[in-house]
Amino acid sequence: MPELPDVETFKRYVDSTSLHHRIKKVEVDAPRMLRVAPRILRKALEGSEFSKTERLGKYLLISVKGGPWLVLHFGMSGMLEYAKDAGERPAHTHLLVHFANGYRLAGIWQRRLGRIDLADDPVAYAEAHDLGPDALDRAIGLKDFKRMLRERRGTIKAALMDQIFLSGIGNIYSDEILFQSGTRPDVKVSGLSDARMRTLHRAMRHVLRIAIARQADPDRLPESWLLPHRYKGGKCPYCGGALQQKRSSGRTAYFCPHCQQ
DNA sequence: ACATTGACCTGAGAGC
DNA sequence: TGCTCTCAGGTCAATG
Repeated sequence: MPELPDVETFKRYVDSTSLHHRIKKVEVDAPRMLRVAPRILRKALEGSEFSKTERLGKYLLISVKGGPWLVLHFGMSGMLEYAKDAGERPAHTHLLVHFANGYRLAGIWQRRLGRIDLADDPVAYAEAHDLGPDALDRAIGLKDFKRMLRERRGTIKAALMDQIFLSGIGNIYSDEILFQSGTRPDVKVSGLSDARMRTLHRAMRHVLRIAIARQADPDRLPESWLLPHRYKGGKCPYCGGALQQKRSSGRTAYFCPHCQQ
């Protein structure tokens, strides 16, 4: 679930709550998600403070002053909660950072699919993990977008969701981008016209920007979007026809067979 | 170079 | 009530 707009919202949340407080203690319990020894993680954080954040696709990186970056990936169910440190922890908490100001930041993963790691540098981390440019990277203009698409085969939906191609877009938002650009999910990239690539590029930036502005809250997304209607039996907000679902590459794509050609 | 499948994990909902 | 099955989502590895 946490795709680019959700993670951007987490980033702003951390920025407004968790920076510049001395880290008193770190508790971590995340056997599978943890890519670094618990001891190393604690040692890197305790006594220091978070100083700034960066987002790379679906990854959130938090800089530890005078140390490495804490890397968080939220998988399908991860979230953060900053609250008064009252000694208890929310269910499914696998990372707990106690600050000297009496608050704590909890990393909550209901399903234990995610990642907790350390990195020396965001750029190096992205390279090491085959992360493509962020989908909202200003440097990815229309020209680059077209060039990148021309190098690919396969379907457009697979391309959008491929984190090596572009990072940040998953199943949910790829459906929205395809809907708003009137493109079928299973269209082959090789058959896309210049005009269609332009529309896709626009829709991609538009969808991600608006979703961020609405804090990636599904209840606050425009009714004219696909997402509020993206369920079994949902109707296209544009033509009123039944939305279709189709399974491809293990994911369910929702689209309007009438409005998306 | 692409698609497909299953594993990972958990809770919700369906169907019996 | 309670069991079993399926599904959702992101990533990764194995296979076609």
